Amino acid sequence: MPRAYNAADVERRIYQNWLDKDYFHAVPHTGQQPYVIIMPPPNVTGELHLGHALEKALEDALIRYRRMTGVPTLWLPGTDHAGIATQWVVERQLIDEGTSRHDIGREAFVRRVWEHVEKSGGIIHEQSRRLGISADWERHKFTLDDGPSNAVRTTFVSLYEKGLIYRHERIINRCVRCATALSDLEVDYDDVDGQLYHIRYPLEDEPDRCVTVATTRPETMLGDTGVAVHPDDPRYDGIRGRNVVLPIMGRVIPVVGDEAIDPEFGTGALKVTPAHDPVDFEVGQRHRLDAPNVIGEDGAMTRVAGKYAGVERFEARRRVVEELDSLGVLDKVEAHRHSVGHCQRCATVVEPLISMQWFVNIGSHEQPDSIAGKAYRAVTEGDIRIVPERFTRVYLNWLENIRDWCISRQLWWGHRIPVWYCDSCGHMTVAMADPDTCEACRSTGIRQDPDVLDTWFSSGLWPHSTLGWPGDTDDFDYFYPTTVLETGYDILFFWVARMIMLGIENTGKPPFNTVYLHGLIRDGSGAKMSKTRGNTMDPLDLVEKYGTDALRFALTTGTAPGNDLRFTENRLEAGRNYANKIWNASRFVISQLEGVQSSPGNASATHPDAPTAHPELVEGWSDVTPEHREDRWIISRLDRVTADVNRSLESFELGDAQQRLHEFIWNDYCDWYIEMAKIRLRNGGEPSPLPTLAHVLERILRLLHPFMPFITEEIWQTLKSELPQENISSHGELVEPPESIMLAPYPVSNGRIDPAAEEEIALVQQAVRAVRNTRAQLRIPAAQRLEALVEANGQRAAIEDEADVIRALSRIEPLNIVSGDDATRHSGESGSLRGVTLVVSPLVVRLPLEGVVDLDAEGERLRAELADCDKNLERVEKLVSNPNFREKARPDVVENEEARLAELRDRQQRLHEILQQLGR
RNA sequence: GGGUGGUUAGCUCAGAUGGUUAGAGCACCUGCUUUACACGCAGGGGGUCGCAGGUUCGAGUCCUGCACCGCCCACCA
Repeated sequence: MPRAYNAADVERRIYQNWLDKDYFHAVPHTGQQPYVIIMPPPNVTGELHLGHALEKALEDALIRYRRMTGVPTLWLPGTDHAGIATQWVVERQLIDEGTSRHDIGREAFVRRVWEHVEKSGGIIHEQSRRLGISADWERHKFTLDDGPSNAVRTTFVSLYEKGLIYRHERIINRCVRCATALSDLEVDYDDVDGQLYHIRYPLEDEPDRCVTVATTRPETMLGDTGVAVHPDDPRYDGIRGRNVVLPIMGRVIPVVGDEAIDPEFGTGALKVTPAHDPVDFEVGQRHRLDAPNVIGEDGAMTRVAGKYAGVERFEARRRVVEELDSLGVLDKVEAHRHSVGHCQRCATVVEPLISMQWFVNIGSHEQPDSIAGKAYRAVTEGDIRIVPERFTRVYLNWLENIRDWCISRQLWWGHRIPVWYCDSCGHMTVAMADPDTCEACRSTGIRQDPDVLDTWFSSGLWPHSTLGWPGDTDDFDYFYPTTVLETGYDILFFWVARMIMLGIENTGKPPFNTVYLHGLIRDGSGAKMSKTRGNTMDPLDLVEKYGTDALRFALTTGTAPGNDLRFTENRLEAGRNYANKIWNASRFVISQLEGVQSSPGNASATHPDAPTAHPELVEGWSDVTPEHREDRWIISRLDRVTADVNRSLESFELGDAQQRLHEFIWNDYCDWYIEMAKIRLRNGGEPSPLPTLAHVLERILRLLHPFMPFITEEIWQTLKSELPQENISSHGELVEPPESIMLAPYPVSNGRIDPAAEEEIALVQQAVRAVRNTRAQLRIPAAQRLEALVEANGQRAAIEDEADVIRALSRIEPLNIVSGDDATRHSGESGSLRGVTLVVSPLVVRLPLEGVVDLDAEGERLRAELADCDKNLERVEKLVSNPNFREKARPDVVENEEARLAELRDRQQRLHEILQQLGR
């Protein structure tokens, strides 16, 4: 093994090998429930960012874990055509070239987008591969592929035929920059500082009296068709039902009473512009007011706006205000902060206006057969579980207030709406296959609807459209419904909810069992990462610098599901250091194995059918039956961590699993077990620690593989070459070890918990720590050997067995062991040693440090320790003697406390005795 | 306005079903060319778990209220 681990080179080589061996490809077969994740399809022109890296790290870990447990897994990657986003990228290119999409026309434009997609569309998945993800690339799907496109059209036609898709004139949000309608979700509301303009509208029959309205958008007054006040507002008694004259326009409009009006706001009078405000639209409908569009789809005033026709909307605002002022009807202008909708894609202020659009009838969650109702029940009835659970409420609340979904977009890039209008009879032909004639009058004069569908309409079908639906395919049969949908909580409504709605509508089944939501990546100060802020980090740079495994560790360790993550470079350093640690520990273990090359013939002692293996290593793959206390201890610890990690993975607590594993590998295995093993190896102690050393390392690698796939594979392959080429399965027969760690079984706990070994080794560790601590505090150089006397006090066997370890790790020489208790004291053995006395109940360790510490100082230290002990003892005594506690606490808790009490009493007594001996 | 999350060591965060003396990484201090690793080893300091009540033998964990910070939703003209 090379001395240093070169992550980047190793990772590239290993990934290519995995691809060559075709390990990621899933084969449908019956018999076993598969584990399926459909990857959230990134935008085709998008670039890989840390959010993707997090998402893929989590999904890959889930998939690799299941694959190793022997479950058939499918992780299906894909790409989204991303209507507005992609169209805008290409439009910008055209602008740079001095032309526009309108100049070159629809056909040429779409061709141009395809060219762009073909050139740059694969980049994000090329980048993804660098992250080591084990997705089934052969099944990759693009939303505009024939299959998914067919699913889109099938869904549209079917929903239309069920009456769940309809075309209607409604007030919708329009982005004048993108030149398309937006759904409610695609509008971001931000508070902005604006003005509230108070305008006087004179009464028609009493021009000296006015109704003053307040508005933030005075230009819309050109389209006013009424004024509304609250029905009970006394200020407007006698005015309701009369008419006012709209300034500038001179139009006579009514004053109506409407419950929706808040008398507290402004003057209590609302100017009603039904075409340009959702509230006004509803008021207008209730009172049958006209709804003229005064602002056009291009953002300029329309002909209806009279002399302002053609003026851009914000310019119109300035000029209207000026004119109102000069007419003397501008009462006052106040500063006013209010929320304004912006286009999610380009941040342009959206314009609500009335237009003809296609909608999906979502219905209400209270109607059992509506789309909303079914999507609602899928979650309330537990068919779909959301992790973390708190997002369940968020999801349900959203459905409770849902409105119909505007799905038509005035774009050219996307799935064209499969509807044809007849020029002669006006009939709408909605069809799977492109028709030549009107289905009603057979006229050939038909035109297809120019609009395309909302991108989320096709992504909403993703779990079934990628598996071949509506075809009756093996993949669909076997892999649908999928298992886990993993994504960021920010697209819960956009995507997750839509998949649930459309999945159930199309297939009758919820598209997945579990929704696992991860949090957002933020920068070190908690700000959202974005290009405009300039606080982004390129995952590929990080991977080159620290390695993929380190990046994955940094993204997923110690985080809880659904929680945002403040990402800083020192997380990456920690990941890199961890990888380095594992590399070096493995290098040590493997170098030791190299010394005991397998020798033909002598393996039969351990297993009759293992002819080429070194007897001590035969068991390394599957199980060892440790005899030595240290081996029993590390195996016991291993089985505990194995159980914990499995449990955490089952419950999606990936951060927990990583933390637990990290702690075991670093502390138990590296800091203690390897150090203890070194001593046994050096001294030729029996039995050799090598089988256990190898066994635990091999299990560690497998346990860690889902999280850090590359370094574990690299080491595992080397380790494998040092271990026998046959593996004894738990059933006793020989099997070939798998080709790759990713095909090896995920470890399960063998239940080799050994409380005695754990206790005894813990005692040894405490004794070693106590001595080290003393050395550090008294500044005794590491090189200086110290003599010590240990009173074993009932632990003589363990202490004698571990004497070498204690000697080496605490640099004691010689180490004298006495039985302790009465025998010791009476024989005077201990009395000869004056210095520091350490109580590690039940052990007493005496260090002869006369001249280094004086008796006063030592007495002082011991009294402080005793005081601390007394304090704890008092608390525990109180607790244990409380009848309520004994009665109500769990038995194991009571047992623990009693053991603790006994230990504290032992310690207290020993401290007393030592102080007595000291004569203080 | 309605939801919802957070408030734990200097910083970033973990802390299933209430139960040892509250943990990790980083930072900090002191030693260390210990033959796997200085991307390391050993030792150490540092927290009234936001505030106030309550339930309980026992509360970081459960309940109520409050205070900040954040996020989501909503038709604040």
